[in-house]
Amino acid sequence: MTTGDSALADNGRPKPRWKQDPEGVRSDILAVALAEFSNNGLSGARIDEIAAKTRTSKRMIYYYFGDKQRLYQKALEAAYRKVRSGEEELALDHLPPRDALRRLVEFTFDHHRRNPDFIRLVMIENIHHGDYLRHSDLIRNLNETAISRVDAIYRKGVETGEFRPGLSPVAIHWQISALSFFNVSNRATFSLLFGEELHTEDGQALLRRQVADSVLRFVQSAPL
Amino acid sequence: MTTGDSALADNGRPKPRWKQDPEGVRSDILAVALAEFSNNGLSGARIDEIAAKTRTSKRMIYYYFGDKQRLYQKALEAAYRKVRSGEEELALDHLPPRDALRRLVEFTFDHHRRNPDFIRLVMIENIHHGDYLRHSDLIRNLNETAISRVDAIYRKGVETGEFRPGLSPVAIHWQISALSFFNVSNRATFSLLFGEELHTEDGQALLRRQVADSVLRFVQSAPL
DNA sequence: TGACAAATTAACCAGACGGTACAATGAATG
DNA sequence: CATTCATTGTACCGTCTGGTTAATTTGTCA
Repeated sequence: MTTGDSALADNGRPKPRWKQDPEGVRSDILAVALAEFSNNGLSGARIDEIAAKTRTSKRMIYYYFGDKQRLYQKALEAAYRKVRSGEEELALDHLPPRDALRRLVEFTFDHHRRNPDFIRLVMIENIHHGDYLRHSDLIRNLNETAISRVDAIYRKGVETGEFRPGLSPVAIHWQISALSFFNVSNRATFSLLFGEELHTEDGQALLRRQVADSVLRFVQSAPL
Repeated sequence: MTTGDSALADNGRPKPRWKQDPEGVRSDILAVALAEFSNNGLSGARIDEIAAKTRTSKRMIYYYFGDKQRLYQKALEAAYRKVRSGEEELALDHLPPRDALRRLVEFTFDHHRRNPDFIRLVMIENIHHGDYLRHSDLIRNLNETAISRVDAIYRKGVETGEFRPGLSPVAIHWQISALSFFNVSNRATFSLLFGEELHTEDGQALLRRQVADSVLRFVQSAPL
């Protein structure tokens, strides 16, 4: 029906059947790829399926990304960038060390929960022994900030005597990451084996407090 | 060359070209499958590759296991059984609560480190949202012991006043698991982003102590 | 406006891979 | 030793899937 689907535009010239939009196409592909790889893994994801969920075609994927592995790598990088950008909001400098650390832990815990796709991609990348992250240049720079943020809080705490000296900032960060990450990554099997209780709303609130408490208790020099 | 490869045995009758060994074949397949799935994931693993690494043929895999998914499920179950069986050694009843808990944590930490294949299978199963563990009957029973072991120690500690009351044994177990699991599961990406220092021999010794300390500090009512 | 590069479409392909058909060989039973 | 069934070997198949070929359309700029 109708003029809208005609091959001729109003001016009588042949109507453009598609518009060029390289950046749009690229980011569209990347977003779909991220979701698909996150759901199915590198080998589990299907290029045809990614293409189908895109507004463009399979050919475009190869045009812009070369092959499946490079697409995966770009998706991984995009995921890291997206997540890191969401971490910048945090302003802790003005808080006393204990409050700052607690807020950092709680933020990390929440942030991981909010980004299950990212967590799953990192799991997948670990299954691949980090082979794709290793060959990614852009990523290496995003590490420093996380450590230095912990370091700043920790140093201040040691100065005020609230935190005990001799701990490693990297190890403290490791501890925070481990608990926040595991909460998302192993939800399925843990729930199956030990019940859903920790993954209800109440259970998650409990764990959030527990994780913060445990990190604080670990770092503090005095009790309470 | 020579008589050994002849089609006739010494007695002149046709030589058996193969011996029957159902259980051997089955467990052989299972062991290879476990390694392959652990390395490559469910979709990444190749039946032909598994068959090649077996002393038998692809045909046997289908004869005994039906299809790829069922093979994966059996491998997963086998992994759980193998790991759980290695946990039985532990005898903690005679120890005072703090020592018992520390030993339990250290044991769990070491045990996870010793079984990276198992960890990887669990990661993979979580990628699949636990779909295969969910439909496995034999597994459900293996959960109780882990919790009750923590529970026994914790109760005793609360009685003696060494541990503070009001904590959840499941949540304590969760905490121990999280730290021990993450140490293995995320080694690749963590090392890439934050350096190898925590995964040297010294680094692992440090983390082991840190994990035990942190759990103890979390549970204890009084400091130190 | 015309030529050239960038972007996009549509159809196609070769190999990989999960799975099967069928015959042959072993062991157990009577 | 004949029968029977579980086990194993060989060869094969259909489809899925990553990747490609080639032609067409759109934007740009001299």
